[in-house]
Amino acid sequence: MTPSDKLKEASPTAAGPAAPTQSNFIREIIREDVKTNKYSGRVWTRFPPEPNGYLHIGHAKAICLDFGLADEFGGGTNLRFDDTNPEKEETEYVESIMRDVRWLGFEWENLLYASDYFDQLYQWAVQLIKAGKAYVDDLTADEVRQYRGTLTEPGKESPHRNRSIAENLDLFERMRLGEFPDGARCLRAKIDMASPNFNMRDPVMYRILRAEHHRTGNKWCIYPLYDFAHGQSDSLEKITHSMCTLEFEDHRPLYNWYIKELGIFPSQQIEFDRLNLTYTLLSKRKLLQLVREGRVRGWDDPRMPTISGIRRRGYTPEAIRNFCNSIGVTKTNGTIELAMLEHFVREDLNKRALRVMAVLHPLKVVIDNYPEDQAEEMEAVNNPEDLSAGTRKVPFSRELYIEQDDFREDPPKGYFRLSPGKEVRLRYGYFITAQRVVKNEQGEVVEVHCTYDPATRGGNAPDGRKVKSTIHWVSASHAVPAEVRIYEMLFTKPDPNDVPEGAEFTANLNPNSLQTVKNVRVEPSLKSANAGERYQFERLGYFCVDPDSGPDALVFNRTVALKDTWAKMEKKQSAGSSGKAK
RNA sequence: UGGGCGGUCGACUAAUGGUAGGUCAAGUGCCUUUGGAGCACUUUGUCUAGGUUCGAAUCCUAGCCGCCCAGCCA
Repeated sequence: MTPSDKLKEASPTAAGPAAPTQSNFIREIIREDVKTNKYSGRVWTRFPPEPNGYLHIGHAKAICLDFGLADEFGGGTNLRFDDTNPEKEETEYVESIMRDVRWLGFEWENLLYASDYFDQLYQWAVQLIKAGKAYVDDLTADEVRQYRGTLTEPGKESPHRNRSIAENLDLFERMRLGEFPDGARCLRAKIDMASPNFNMRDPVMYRILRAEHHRTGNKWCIYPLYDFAHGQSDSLEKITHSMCTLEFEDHRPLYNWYIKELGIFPSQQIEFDRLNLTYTLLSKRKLLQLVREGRVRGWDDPRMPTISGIRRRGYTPEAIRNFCNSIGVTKTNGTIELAMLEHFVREDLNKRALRVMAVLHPLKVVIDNYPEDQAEEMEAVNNPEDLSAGTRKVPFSRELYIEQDDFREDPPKGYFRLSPGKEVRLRYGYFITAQRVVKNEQGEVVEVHCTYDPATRGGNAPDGRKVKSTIHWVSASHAVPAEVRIYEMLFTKPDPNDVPEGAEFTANLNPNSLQTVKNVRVEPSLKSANAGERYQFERLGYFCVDPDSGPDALVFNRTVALKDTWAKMEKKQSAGSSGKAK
């Protein structure tokens, strides 16, 4: 159980109407199959994760495809765990996978496991032996590799390839009974050692492995390999369109071979491109490494591209689905810019997140002409994009906090916010003008004294005068303390695998990917915010309440920042000036 | 090197022999009680060379470039 599991209840689940989706080659294949009545109109897919890790955004793409397409054609989708390698698989993973698929808004028709088919698969292996299409090989794994040949040379046939059917039957039975040590023998399909496709050079069907399986325990000491399990599992479930990623293209001839030799339901495999994202790693092995080495706090660390990490970060299922549906499905291997993903969270959160005011880096503002013991309730709009979200009261008083960034003693060109002598609007508050500053011994501004115009209550000047900037604030005495966790990209390079010879991808880890801001002040309406709730902190970004949060210690994660035009301008200016200096 | 699969604006993706379009990004302007959001506009593209055709991103040929495959992993 990870902390983010608490988020379950807070998360919307309904998939709702699908976002506009553009067509793709797989949809066209299905359309054609339905038209030609290839499977009597049946469209059934499966999502087949191996329970050896947590699902990530790349899986989300596959999930949206598998479930989305089946649903579109009135079919269904099975969730099937591809659990043929007991050494890596765990129940913890199957549970997290089910939770994540549901959170994304999908429900499977059948919950299945490849291990459900171990008996059937064994019988099919026997059937192939009897047909002279499979044999028990005594070669060691090393020898098998040597016999397999190379890219340019054909393989050699194993000396055991032509054993009698009776001997193969006996040996295979004894493999199952545990008479031989792990790896001593294996069952191989008799296909073609000279095939240019390695998968057809007598692929291994079964191996001897004494490992406890998370579901079948110690019942078996032989396990089928992926190729001898996947297609048959599809076939058993009458999967019509079995989508998988491009690296399995070379496996398709074998997938079809087993189906043909066994004479079973002809599921068809269709390959599409795996998702790649800039600044993001989508390899289970490497994500596992990050977790094991403590580079992140766990699978659900908000910096992780896992579904549980993204969820904890504050992304919505809708945003992820919209993203997946709009990136397209092709056979080209490309890399999508992270900005694309971020666009979809902003788009979704902009519509639904309630606005609140929070000051991440407080700077005290004293309004000298505001009565000392006075406090007022200012009315604030909860969501300008959705007026039905109503309004709330925000306390205002003589001493406030504003963002340190919102005051400059020496404002650069184009800076519209507060500076000496300048007037700005406090959002939903008053116009204020900075009069003088108080500095500490280091010469840093620690307090800004201002005057306010009582006639501008609510933020409008009766004389019609305009201010160039509106800044957010909280009342010093009413504000609630909080901690905010700011996340930056986990890696410093668009391609995290781009490392010098000999270095590991961890060399590209961004040391500043997590920044904890302790002294945050948020408006009092947030006092009892619950884990998983999402807000927009006005002018800053979208934030959600982390499961670490409690009644006495609010903790927020920044999901994504708002677009910051000023920051961009400033960055460009400084880049320009430093460029000239050279 | 054998085999498989691909190459369309900076990124992703449409156009299925007939106007190269959309989204993101970038830029400009408008608007604004979020320098947010929104709106409008703009820039940039068919890997190369030949060929077929009235017409080619699409078909053909030859190159070039990229990804995947030599686990008893999936």
